[in-house]
Amino acid sequence: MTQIVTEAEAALGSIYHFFPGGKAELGKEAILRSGALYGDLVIAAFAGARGAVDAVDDFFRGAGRHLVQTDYADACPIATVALEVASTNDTLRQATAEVFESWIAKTAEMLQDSGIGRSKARRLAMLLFCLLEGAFILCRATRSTTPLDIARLHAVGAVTDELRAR
Amino acid sequence: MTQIVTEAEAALGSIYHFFPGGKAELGKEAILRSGALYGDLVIAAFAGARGAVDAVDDFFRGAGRHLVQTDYADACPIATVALEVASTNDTLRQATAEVFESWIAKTAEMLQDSGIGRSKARRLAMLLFCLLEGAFILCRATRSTTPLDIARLHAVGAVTDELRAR
DNA sequence: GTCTATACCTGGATAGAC
DNA sequence: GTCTATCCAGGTATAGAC
Repeated sequence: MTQIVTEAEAALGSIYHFFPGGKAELGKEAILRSGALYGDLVIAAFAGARGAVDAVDDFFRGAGRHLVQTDYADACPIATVALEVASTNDTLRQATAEVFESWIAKTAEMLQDSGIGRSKARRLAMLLFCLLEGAFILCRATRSTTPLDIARLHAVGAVTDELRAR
Repeated sequence: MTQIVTEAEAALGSIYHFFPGGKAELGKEAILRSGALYGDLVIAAFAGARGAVDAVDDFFRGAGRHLVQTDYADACPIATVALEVASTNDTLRQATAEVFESWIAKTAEMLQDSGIGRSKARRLAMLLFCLLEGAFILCRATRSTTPLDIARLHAVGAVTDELRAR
C-alpha cells in the first residue's frame, strides 16, 4: 500500500477514502481492471490479423517480445495472484476466475467467427490459455522464450487442425 | 516461519540453527526437495504405465484426482513460488528453474526410451509441462477440472502424433 | 477530501540463558 | 542444540486536524 500511494504521489489515507474496503477491495479492482486491459490485447490481435491462425501466432509472438523487453517481468497480470489467492482468499479467487472466463469467452467468440463450432471453439480457447499460461511460468523461471515458442507452434497447429477439420 | 516451527513442534530459534541462511535458505531447500519429490511422481507414472501415451494420460488424470481431493489446493508445488520470485529473488528463481529443468530432462529421457528422437523428446516434454502448469492455474482459479481434461487430451494427442511420426 | 501521525500487529531475526 | 524473550522493520489501518 505504501508503494502504491508513493508512486501515485498521494497520501496513505486517501486509499481508504476511495477504497473503503482497504487492500482487499483495491486488489479486486486491480485484478478486474488489468484483466480487462489484457483481454483487449486479445481482441486487438484478432482484429489486426488475417485470420485465427495468424492472430494466435501474433499474440504468442507479441507476448514473447514483451517478455524479453520487460526482462521477463511482464507476462500475465493475473496468473501470479491467481495462484497465490486460489486457496486463501475466495473473493480474489473469484475475481481471477472471472477474468480468465472472460478471456476464454472472448477468444472462443472470435474463433467461432472464423468458422469453428461453438463447443470446439470454447475448448480450443481454453487450450490456448493453458499453453500460454504454462509457457509463461517456464519462461519466467528459466529466463528463456523457448517454452513460449514451443507453445506457440502447438497453439497455431491446434487452430489450423480445427479449421481444416471443418 | 512461525507456522513452520509450530507444526514442527519446535522452537523458533531452532530454524536458524539448521538453516543459518534463514528464510531464504529454507525456501530454497523447500523448492529443491518438493521439486525432487514431484519429479519422482513423473518417473512413477512412466514406470507404472504400458507406454508413453498411457503414462501421460495417467499422470494428468492423477493430477486431476489429487486436485479434487485436496479441494484444488495441491497442484504444482513450484509454480506459485516460481511466479512470485521470478523477478524479485534470483536465487530462488534459479532453484525453480533447476526443478523445472530436471522434470523436463527426466520426461524427455523417458520419451526417448519410447523411441522418440532426442530433440523432439525434449520439445515434447516442455510442451507437456506447459499444458500441465497452464491447466493447473485455470483449474485452481475456476475450481474446475475441465482445463486439465482438455490439456490431457491434447497432451496425449501430441505424444501419440510423435510416436506415429516415427 | 486530504494529509499526517500514529496505533497495532505480524514477520523475520537475534541474544543469551540453559 | 534448545528455548525464551525480545528487537526491529514493515505492513495495514485509523484518528483527527486541516
